[in-house]
Amino acid sequence: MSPRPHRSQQHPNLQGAILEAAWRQIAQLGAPALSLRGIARALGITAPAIYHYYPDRDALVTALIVEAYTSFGDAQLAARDSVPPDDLEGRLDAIGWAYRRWAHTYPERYQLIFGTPIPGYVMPLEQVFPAAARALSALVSVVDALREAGRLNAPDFPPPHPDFVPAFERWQQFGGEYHPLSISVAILIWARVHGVVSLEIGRHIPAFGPDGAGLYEYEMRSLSQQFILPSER
Amino acid sequence: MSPRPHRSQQHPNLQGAILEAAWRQIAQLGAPALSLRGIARALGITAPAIYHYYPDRDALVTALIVEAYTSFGDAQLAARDSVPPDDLEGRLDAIGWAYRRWAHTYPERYQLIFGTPIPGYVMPLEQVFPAAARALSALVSVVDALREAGRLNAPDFPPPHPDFVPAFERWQQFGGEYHPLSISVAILIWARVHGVVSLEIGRHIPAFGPDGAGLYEYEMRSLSQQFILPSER
DNA sequence: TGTACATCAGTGAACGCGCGTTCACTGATGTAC
DNA sequence: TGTACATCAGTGAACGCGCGTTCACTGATGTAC
Repeated sequence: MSPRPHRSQQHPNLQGAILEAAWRQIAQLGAPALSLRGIARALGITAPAIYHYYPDRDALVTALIVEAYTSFGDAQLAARDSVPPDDLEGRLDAIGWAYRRWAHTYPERYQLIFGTPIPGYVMPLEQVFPAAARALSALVSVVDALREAGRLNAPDFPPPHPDFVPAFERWQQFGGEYHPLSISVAILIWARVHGVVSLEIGRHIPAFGPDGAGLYEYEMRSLSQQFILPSER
Repeated sequence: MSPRPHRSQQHPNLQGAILEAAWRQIAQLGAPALSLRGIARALGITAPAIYHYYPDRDALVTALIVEAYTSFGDAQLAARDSVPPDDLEGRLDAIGWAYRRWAHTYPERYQLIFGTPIPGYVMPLEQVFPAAARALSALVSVVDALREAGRLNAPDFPPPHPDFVPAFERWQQFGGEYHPLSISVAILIWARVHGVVSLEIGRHIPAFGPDGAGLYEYEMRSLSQQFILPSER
């Protein structure tokens, strides 16, 4: 009989392996079924070993949520920066498609952020908020650039409810100092894009077009036509 | 000591009381935390009593889902029929607002239908599908009436993916014999409306306008402007 | 109207299970001499 | 280079808990005579 390992040879980076196993468990059983014992089982370790890396289950969930928002933000910012700054339509398009691609690539991350909350888990806003605000800042920055260029077509856009003005200001602290109208319009664009993707991920709607993305393409085109004025030159 | 009741005096309609308690539990703790023992605790009965009404937990969940879709469908159809059949814009508007009102009135029902699935629960499609198709038929019927009147503005709308054509035909069996384009456009309208409501219910976005519904109002106006051609007379 | 009886809704004990978390421990590893 | 030792990542047993589900039961109710 070979002795059981105490410093694992199997997992040179156990901390990372725990997160990976957690994502796998969320993908297979859904976020609410996430369990420390299940993760330990998948890794061939015992459950208490996880306590060397996270003080309790909620801390692990928080780490997962922050990782999801960070990954989401990376994808959004990379998409924006893959298009030259003067091609604002191209940037909006790239961000929109990156949203869908990210959600379909990491449905488990999407689910953890936007799905039903895990029962009993209370999200520590101060830990999550910066990563979340950063993720949305890509879209807001492009909408704001359009607004500054006089190319944002959003007449009669409703102002935020008075109760939420402080939230807007707090958002600007982490997401960037953008005009409230830009934030508002970005939220509407986000809702559009989210509507289709959310129903796709939840398998509530069928695919459209030969590649399955026809409906999304239609929505992206609608967005450009509705909100972007043509460049003057 | 008074004897314990065997035919309950507390709950003349225990079957209904079980469903009510289940909804309350979902509202408070989230759908994934739904439990027979929790329901029994709330009603002051023992858990095995529930087995006189539902063979197991999954059957109860299915009953809840069907009830949610039925309630959703009732609201949609009532909204449509509250406006005269010749006022198609008015009907679309009524249906759209009913969607949001229903979701905000019954967030627990909305969550059960559109949120993360309950771990381990497998939905029996043949039981749920008719109620779900009926609920969407209100919107589809109005879109189809617009199409028949030559007032549906949806050029270049993507066709459903070939794999989903059978699903479209199956849908028509329960939801009504409508033109595929009407179903497709209705799905897009649904996605728009769902996008805002889903983020509202999940508390991901703030309220807009004095009554909190400004963003939704903007979306409803955008829908009319994009998809409805003016009446000829 | 009064009594015997069948019904069956709900009880209470018990089952096996998986969960998060605690605790004292162990033994491979890396370091100091 | 060789040996003694401290470190600390991971173990294994145990805790209390809530879960779905089963089972034999009980006793209030409604019915038949």
